Amino acid sequence: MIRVLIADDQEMVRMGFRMILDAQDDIEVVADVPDGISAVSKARELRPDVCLLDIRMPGLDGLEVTRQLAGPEVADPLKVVVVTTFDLDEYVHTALRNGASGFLLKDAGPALLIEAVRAADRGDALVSPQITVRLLKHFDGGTIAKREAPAPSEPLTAREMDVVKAAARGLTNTEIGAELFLSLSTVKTHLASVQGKVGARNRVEIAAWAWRSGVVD
Amino acid sequence: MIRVLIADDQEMVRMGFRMILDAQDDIEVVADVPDGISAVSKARELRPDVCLLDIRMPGLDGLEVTRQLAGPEVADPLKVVVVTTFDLDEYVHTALRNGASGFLLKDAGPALLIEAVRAADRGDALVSPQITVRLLKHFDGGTIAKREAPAPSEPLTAREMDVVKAAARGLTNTEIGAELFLSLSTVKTHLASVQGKVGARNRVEIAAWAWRSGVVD
DNA sequence: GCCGCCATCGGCCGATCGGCCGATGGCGAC
DNA sequence: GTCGCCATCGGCCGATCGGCCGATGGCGGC
Repeated sequence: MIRVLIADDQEMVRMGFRMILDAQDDIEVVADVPDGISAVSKARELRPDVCLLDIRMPGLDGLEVTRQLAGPEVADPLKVVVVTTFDLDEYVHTALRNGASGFLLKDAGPALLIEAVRAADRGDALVSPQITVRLLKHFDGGTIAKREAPAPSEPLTAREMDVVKAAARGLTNTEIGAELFLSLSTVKTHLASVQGKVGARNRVEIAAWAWRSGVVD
Repeated sequence: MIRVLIADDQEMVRMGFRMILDAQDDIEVVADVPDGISAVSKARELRPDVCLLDIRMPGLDGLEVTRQLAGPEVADPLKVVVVTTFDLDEYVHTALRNGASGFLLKDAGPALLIEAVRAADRGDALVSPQITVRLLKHFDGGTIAKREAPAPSEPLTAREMDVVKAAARGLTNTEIGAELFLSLSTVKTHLASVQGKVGARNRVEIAAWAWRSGVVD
């Protein structure tokens, strides 16, 4: 279940989002709030998997809420998808700089909303096509990543991902176990499996793979 | 009606795409072809609104077909969405430079496929979330969503840098020694010093620091 | 000349990792 | 129901790491 928090000052919008998302059997809306202050406090209290934030809100706006929940200096960032009516480059830039895992225009349609939530939960990022086309223009002449992280021979399981992320942060196996409520043996089993799949010789190479493939940042 | 051409060497994939897209009442698949040569000729003959191209195809591959149908030097470019199983940065880079209006991984699911076609038809671009998240990292010089590495309390010496770079690649202390013509003891001394300076608890944290601070990539 | 910093090397020891064997239970596919 | 995959856990052991002590020599500044 992907647990979602919705923040938007318009009640009709909140209701609409809730109906769309709750209709999915892998998504559960755990709260909806009408302003930025409540968004921050509710998010910290409930720690949802994904926060859906409008930009125009009384008090704190969605961009500032994003910074406080997902910004570069936040210890344990949440996943944030920013939603707005206004297609301004400035908004997009700020949102993404503040750690957003997605940027959607409200005219995007339900399918993209759902996919954006799922993508954010997976650690990916979905950006509205109207915006993407403009972002891509900036790439012309620019550099796209050359570092290639070789794909794993087999896909990692969800649990393996959890363990990898923790390991890449520098936690020891015992610490990972404590964080994920696993025994030392289980952590070692998962890491050994990942090691084989991504072709790493030790945990630093696992971390390097995680880094390059965007699993962690 | 959005008129779509499908090019993929696997018949099952073509059928799958056709079923998904034909089920939409605003989309119509006008042709499907199994190789790059036919893709180019059919596309020029039928002039579909959107072309869905696999990369791996006999004859011309999808990236070359993209260039011929949508490249910067083409007079009246068609809209192209590139679809592939393989998540390689090089593919993404080439496809987008060759004028693609979208890049999808085959594991993306029907919803994104449909939205990618609609977006391309509108002149927008949809990119798979897994890829978007990596694109964003390198956008704007990597300032977006990048977590800053705390500066070391004291600057690292040149030799320490050498050792850190090797360690971040996943080499063991013995291997680092062999590479830099140092004894095991010396490598350990340097790494211990770095560990103190950057506030790391183990070599993975040293590696993480190296990545975030741009010492290595 | 002396002092500080750097680079180089050594020994010792406990903690951690990595490789290898094994086992159980759940759960979905065929 | 059986098979396979996944998640969970255990033991054993050698390799490696990390922490702590030490040492020598070079080189530049005061």
